[in-house]
Amino acid sequence: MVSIKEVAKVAGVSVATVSRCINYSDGVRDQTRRRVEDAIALTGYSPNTLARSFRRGKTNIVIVALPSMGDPFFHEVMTGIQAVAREMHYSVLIRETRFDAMAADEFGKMLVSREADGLILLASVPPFGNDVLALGNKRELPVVIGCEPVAPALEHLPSVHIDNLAAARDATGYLISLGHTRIGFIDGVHDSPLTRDRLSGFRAAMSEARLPIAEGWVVEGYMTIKGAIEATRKLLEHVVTPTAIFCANDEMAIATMHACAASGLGVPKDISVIGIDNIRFAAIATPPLTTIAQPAEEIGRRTMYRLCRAMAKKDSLDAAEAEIVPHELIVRGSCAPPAT
Amino acid sequence: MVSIKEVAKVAGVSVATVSRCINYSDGVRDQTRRRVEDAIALTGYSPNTLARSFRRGKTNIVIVALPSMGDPFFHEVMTGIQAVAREMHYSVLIRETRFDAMAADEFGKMLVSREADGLILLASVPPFGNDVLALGNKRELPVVIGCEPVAPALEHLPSVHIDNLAAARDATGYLISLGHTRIGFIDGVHDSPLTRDRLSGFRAAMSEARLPIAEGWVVEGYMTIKGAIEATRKLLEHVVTPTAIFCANDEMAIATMHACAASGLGVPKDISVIGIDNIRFAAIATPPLTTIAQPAEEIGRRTMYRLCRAMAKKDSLDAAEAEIVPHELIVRGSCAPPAT
DNA sequence: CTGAAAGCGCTTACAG
DNA sequence: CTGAAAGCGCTTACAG
Repeated sequence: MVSIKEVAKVAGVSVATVSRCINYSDGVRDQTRRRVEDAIALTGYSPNTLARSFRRGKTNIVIVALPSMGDPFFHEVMTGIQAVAREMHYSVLIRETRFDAMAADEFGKMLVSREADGLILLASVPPFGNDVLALGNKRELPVVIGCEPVAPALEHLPSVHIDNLAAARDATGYLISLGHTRIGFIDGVHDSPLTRDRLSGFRAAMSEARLPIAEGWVVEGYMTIKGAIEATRKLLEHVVTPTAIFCANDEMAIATMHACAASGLGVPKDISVIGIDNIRFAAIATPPLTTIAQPAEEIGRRTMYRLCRAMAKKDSLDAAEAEIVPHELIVRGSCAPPAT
Repeated sequence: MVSIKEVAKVAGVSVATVSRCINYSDGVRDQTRRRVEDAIALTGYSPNTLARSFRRGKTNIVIVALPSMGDPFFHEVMTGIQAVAREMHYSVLIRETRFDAMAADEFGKMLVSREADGLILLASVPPFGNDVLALGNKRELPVVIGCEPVAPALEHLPSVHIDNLAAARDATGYLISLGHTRIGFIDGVHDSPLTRDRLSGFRAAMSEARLPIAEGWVVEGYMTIKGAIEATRKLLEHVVTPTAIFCANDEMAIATMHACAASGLGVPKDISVIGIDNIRFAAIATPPLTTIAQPAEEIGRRTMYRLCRAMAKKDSLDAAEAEIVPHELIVRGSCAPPAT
C-alpha cells in the first residue's frame, strides 16, 4: 500500500505539500501541484481513510437504527436519509434492531467510542423505558429521532414524524364516516411509542363518535404478516365481529385482507380494511389498499439534515422540538359501507 | 473524551498494560487488571475505535453493494449476511447502486483506500462490462459476488448463487407442463448478468419444447412494479396474447397479476403468472403467487463466510469457484392450464 | 508480568 | 508557497 511519504519522495516535495494538494484547492504553486499529481497517478496512491479519520477525529459515518430495512416504508425513509448523506459526504451504517437487541444506550456508546459521528433512531428501539436516559446525559451526543414521537425520557432530542395520533384518528374517522360502528384495531407491539400513539388515535376517534370498543377488538400484530394473519383470525372469531379493521401499518393490512379473503370474506363488501404508510405494495394489493400516507422520503431527508446540524453543533438546545410532517388519507378500494 | 493515557495515570500503570487488559484475557496480573478495570469504570473510558482501526490497519467494516434494499429478496439475503457479520465482528455498510451510480471499479477503490476490509457485490453492479476488470487486477482484493453469476471478466472471484438458468427453465417448464404454449417473459434490465441467465433459461425451456417465442414476448420490466405494469400492458396488447407470463422476480409478478386483474383478466383462469424469489408478499398476494424459491438467507450467510475467508487470506486462488445453492418450485394459486 | 519507546499515515500550526 | 516537526490514540515488539 503506497503512503503519502512515497508520493512525496517521488514528487520531490514534503508530505505536507502532498497533503495540501489532496485537501485544498489553493495554497500550492501550480507547478508543484502538477508534480504531485503526476506522482499520485504514477504510484496509484489513494489516501488512507483510516489514518485520515483518526487524525481528523471524524468517521464520516452515521448510524441509523431501525426495526427492519425490509419494511418498504422504512426503506423509503432510508432513501431520503441516503440522499442527504451522500450530499453531505456521510456513509450510513444500518443497524436493524430485530438483529441486535441493542438498547438505545448501547448506540450511544458507539458514538462515544467514535464508531460513528451521529445517530438516527428510526422508530422504537427497545427497551422503550428510561434506560435510554443515559443517551442524553452523555454530553450532547448528536442523536435525532425519526418516524415516532420521542419518549418522555428523550424529550431533549430533536425528532421528525407525522402526528401519529391524528393519523390514526383520521383513519378510524374515515371508517366511521362510512357507517362502521364495530371496528377492530391491529396493533404493532404494545407499548412501543409508535403504535401507542396510533392506538390512542383509534380510541379517540371511537370515543368522539361514542362508539364502544369491545374487549378483544384491539389485538397485537407485531407489524408482521404472520402476526396480522393471526390477529385477524382472533378478530373474526370474536363473538361480535368487527365490520372494519384498522391496521397499524400497510404490510399488516395487506396480510389482513388476505386472511379475510381466505376466510371467505369479501373485501370491502363484507369487511373493510385500512392501513397506514402507503407502501408501494398498497396500490397493487387486491383490492388496492386504502391507507394513510406518510411522506417517508421527506421524513428521511429532514431527519438527516437535522442530524447534520446536530453534528456541526449548530443546533442550540432549544432546537430540540419535534418537526411534524403532514399525513394524507389515500382512498382506494379496500373500504366500503358495512353490509346491511 | 478520555484516552488510554488518562486511564493509565488513574490506575498507576503504563498505557501498554491498559491496552493488554482491554485486548487480552491473560498476560496481566489479576491485581493489576482489577486496578485497571476500576480506572476504566471510574473514567468512563471507551477505546477510540478510530485510533484502533488505524493502528490495526483494519476497519472491521465490509461493504455490500446491491440494487435496492427495499427488495424483500435482497433484504433476506442481507439478513444472512448480517448474521454472519455480527458473529465475526464486522459492521456492514450498504451501498444501493440505484443511488450511487458507482462502478464495481469504484468499490474496489474503497477497499484500496481502506474504507472497508471487504466487498460483497450482490447482483449486477453496472456497468456490467470490462471496467470491472480493474477490480481483480488490483492485487487480490477480498471481493465476493452473491446472487448472480460472475461476468467473464470477474471469473477469478468467488460467488454464491442459485443456478439462475435452471431456475428459469424450471419455471417455464412448469407453465409448459400445464399446457401453455404462448408464454411471455418480463425481464429485468437487459444485459444484467442476473436476468441474462434467466432469459436464457426461458429460451432454453421454450426451445426444448419446440415452442416459438414471438417477437415482443420478451419485455423489460426493470425489476420494478411500474416497469412490470407497463410490460404487462405491452404483452396484453400484443397481436398474439400470451396465456402465461413468467416474471424475472416476484415483485414484478405481483404487479403483473394486479395489471392483469385491472384489465379484467382473471388469474389464473384467463392468464397464469409465475415469479422467482419467493418473497414474503408472494404468499399473501391474490391469488397466492406460484414461484421459484431461492434460499435467500442461506445465500447471504455463505457469501459472508466466503468473504471472511478471503479477508483472512485463507482462500487459495483456486477456491474462486461458484457455490451453487438449490432452488425450488413453490406451487400456489397463480398458474393453471390455459383456458380452452 | 510490566514499562519505555517506536510507529501506524495522516494534518496542521509554526517557521522561514 | 513550502518544509520540518509534533502529535492524534492506540498496539506491539523489545527489554528487563
